[in-house]
Amino acid sequence: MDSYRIGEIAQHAGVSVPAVRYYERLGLLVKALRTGSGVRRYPAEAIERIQFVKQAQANGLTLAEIRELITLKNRGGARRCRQVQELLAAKIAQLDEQRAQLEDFRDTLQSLADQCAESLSTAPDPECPVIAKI
Amino acid sequence: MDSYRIGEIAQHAGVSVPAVRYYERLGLLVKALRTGSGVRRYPAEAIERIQFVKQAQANGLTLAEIRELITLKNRGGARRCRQVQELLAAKIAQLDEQRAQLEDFRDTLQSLADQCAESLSTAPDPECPVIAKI
DNA sequence: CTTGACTCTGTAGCGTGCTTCAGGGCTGAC
DNA sequence: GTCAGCCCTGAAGCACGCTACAGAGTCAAG
Repeated sequence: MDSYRIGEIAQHAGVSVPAVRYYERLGLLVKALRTGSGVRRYPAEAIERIQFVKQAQANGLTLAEIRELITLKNRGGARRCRQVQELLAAKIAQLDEQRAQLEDFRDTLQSLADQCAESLSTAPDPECPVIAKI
Repeated sequence: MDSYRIGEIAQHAGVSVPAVRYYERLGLLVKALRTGSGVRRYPAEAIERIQFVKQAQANGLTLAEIRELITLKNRGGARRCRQVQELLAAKIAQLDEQRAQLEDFRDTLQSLADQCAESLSTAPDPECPVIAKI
């Protein structure tokens, strides 16, 4: 069968074993099937799921927010597709906002670096103009 | 004199009073001068400093990293300007990397949203194609 | 000279996202 | 059949970035 033990899942997804259990507990992963003796058995998709979680997390979403995206699945009934679409649109808008901020901050740092470059081009070991500012 | 009490600083910078004390303790703010009775007196620049901290923080830097940027100031001696420049270059590269990731993730969500749109255009209340995937 | 808004220090607590530990069970190679 | 290496649960602990609280002092207006 193509099911995996928690250690295998963890290794393939690049996270720790307790982290996988933690994700399952939070509802980020479908509950694993269990063998007779209680050992978890995950399907291969659990690996992709964890990777999605990590990607979302790396982009500033909390596990609660990620769960929001995921748990629409369990709500069933009508209008789920529209709900999903709306949730996604909101997150996308938020990411766009975040990107704009990131670019602003990058520019802030760049202009500080430029001042260093300017200063270094006129003297070998100048007093740093940035230091006076930050 | 143009010095401010902690409450004024906090209000103008949009943070709490304990947060200001916390930042000072971590070395993110120059230690405030004290009145005879021990009351902190901050210069106006403390407000900008806190705003810089908040901006950096909003872009994923930890307070420890922000402190790194700031404490170059205290190292004194030769080559500070070059050090500052190097540190800034590293942070900028990191922000660029982060932005690329952000865009990837945005695209991931967008393509999910597109699948919803596609699906909604063919049926009024379809089974959501995204739900099957996430 | 009292009242109320502000300040001080120190310590404890909280939410997030895990890690670590204690105490134990399953399994497969030798 | 035993031993290493995996797995289990539950509870505690940890780093970060604060917030909240206790107990006390300061200070300007009325």
